[in-house]
Amino acid sequence: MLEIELPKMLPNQQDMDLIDILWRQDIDLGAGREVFDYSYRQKEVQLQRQKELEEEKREQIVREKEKALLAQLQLDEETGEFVPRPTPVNNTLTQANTAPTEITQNVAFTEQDGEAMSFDECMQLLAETFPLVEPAEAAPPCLGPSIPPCTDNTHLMMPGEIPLLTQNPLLPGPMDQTWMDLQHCLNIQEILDMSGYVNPAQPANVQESNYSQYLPKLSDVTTGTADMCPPKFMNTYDAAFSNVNQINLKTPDINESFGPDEFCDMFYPDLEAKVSSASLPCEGENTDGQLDELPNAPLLNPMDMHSLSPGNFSTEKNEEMAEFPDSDSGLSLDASPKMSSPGKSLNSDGGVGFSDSDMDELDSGAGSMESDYSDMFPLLFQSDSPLQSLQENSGVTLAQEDTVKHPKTEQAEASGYSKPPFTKDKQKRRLEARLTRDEERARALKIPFAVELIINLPVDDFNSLMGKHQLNEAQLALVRDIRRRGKNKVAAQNCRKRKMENIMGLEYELDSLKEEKERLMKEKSKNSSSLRDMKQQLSSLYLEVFSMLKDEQGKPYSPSEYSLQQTSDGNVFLVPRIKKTLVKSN
DNA sequence: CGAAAGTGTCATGTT
DNA sequence: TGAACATGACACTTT
Repeated sequence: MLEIELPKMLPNQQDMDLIDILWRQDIDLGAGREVFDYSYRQKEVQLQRQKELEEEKREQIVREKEKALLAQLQLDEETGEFVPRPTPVNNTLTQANTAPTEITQNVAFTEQDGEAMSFDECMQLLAETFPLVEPAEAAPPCLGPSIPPCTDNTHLMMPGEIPLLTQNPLLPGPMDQTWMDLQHCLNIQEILDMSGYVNPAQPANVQESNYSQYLPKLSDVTTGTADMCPPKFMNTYDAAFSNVNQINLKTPDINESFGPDEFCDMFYPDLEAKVSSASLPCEGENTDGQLDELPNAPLLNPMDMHSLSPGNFSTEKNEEMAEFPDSDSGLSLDASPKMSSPGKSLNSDGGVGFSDSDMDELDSGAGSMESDYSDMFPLLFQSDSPLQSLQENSGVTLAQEDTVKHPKTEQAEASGYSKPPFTKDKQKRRLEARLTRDEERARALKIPFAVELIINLPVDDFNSLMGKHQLNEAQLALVRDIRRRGKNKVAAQNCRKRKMENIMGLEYELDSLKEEKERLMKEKSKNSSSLRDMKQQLSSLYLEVFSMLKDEQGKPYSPSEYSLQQTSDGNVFLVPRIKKTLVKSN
């Protein structure tokens, strides 16, 4: 909509200033400028604005970074070392569990190394070298870059590999500034190497980057891409692994001691067990080709990253839940045919050889296990037993053929049938108890069709289906009964539903009428009161006017002898009452 | 244990 | 005329 309306606007300087203000407010949220900028405007203007913005933010960001680092590092008064605070704000999956310990160890290692600059030196250098960076603490937690490495079985996500990526001097500029700064704080040489690749004027462009490119493919690492990971991901990544980088610089062969699986276990202690079915990139035979698919992989979706924590895989469960949606009533019309109910077979249909009591015996003979089985595989329970159903597969195949012929209805029902009813347990048990009587009857008479097929097939298809099979009279009668009962059951459900709807509609109408009545009564009372007042006023006015009338002698007229009457044309006459009565009597 | 509600089924009428 | 549908009535089950 914005895109439709904006072209009508003539963006003047004022509009652009407003957009800039809005953008500044949202830039820390990771919103790209493009979000607010319809036509991308002139790039010169954009760059100018960005530079101005950078200048404005420079000092503040440096302060924020200092705060972030101070929050991460705490001076140990006993040892004089900067030690990390216990578990920073990072709440993402892998980083929350693994990275903090890594950071802890590595920071301590770095500080002990003696080669590191002091913290003040680092901060000063940081402020001088990198004019614009995003606040570290403003970075939303994200582990996007930390997961994709798992996809490459050869070298991705190996502990030594991440540093190989990040320590690379050719690391592209748009990579998160915090990461850069931390590296610079810890390694002067790296600062010198990397500073040439930092383009402070590009932070907005980072939005366009595909963070999947940040996957530590060695080729990509060495070549470097201009656009890597969105800042919000990179920030977290950097904060978590910046120190890992340092220790791995000193132990570059550490990656050889870790297999990809080990590394996955390290980063996803519970993940593999819980989402193994989701083809977690950690497991197995991932290739670089698969790496290209990662941007589309759900687990690598930035949205999912926030919820990807060990022990919290609600996303996975939600998908399962989505596959078994509950229906409003639990007895939808389409699903209802799955329920067969007890009933008397129509012996009148030619007196075929089974009755309700016969059916009851048959019912008792049928195993409940088979009923459950038939619940799960409605098209495969036509035989007396699952084994037999496998042997007598003619009916099955025919049912399947019909399923193919009517994929819209039958397959939908079959799929719905395989879904466990998502209603209350008691209702489910109740349904299960009633579910299979007709089905068991059909199975007892070796009806080679599924009950729902019998019920829901169009009549032509149903007749053709009957014609295809040589059914005896009992079977035919049962099939007709099943069909009749099934349809009538649905009809009864519809009828009751309609009845309830009618009752509810009538109740609503009754309430409306009551309200209307109340309103009309109030209005009537109001009108009566008003009429009374008007009559009172009229009477007063009448007497006033009448008292003003005088006869020839100047005497007032008697109200009992005269009255004032008004004609249709508005004239008022004094009419003698006697005369009037005389006229009336005449 | 009985009342109320829910459900399946039958008979019958209507479409 | 038969199939599908609608609905009252009944029986049974569940609450």
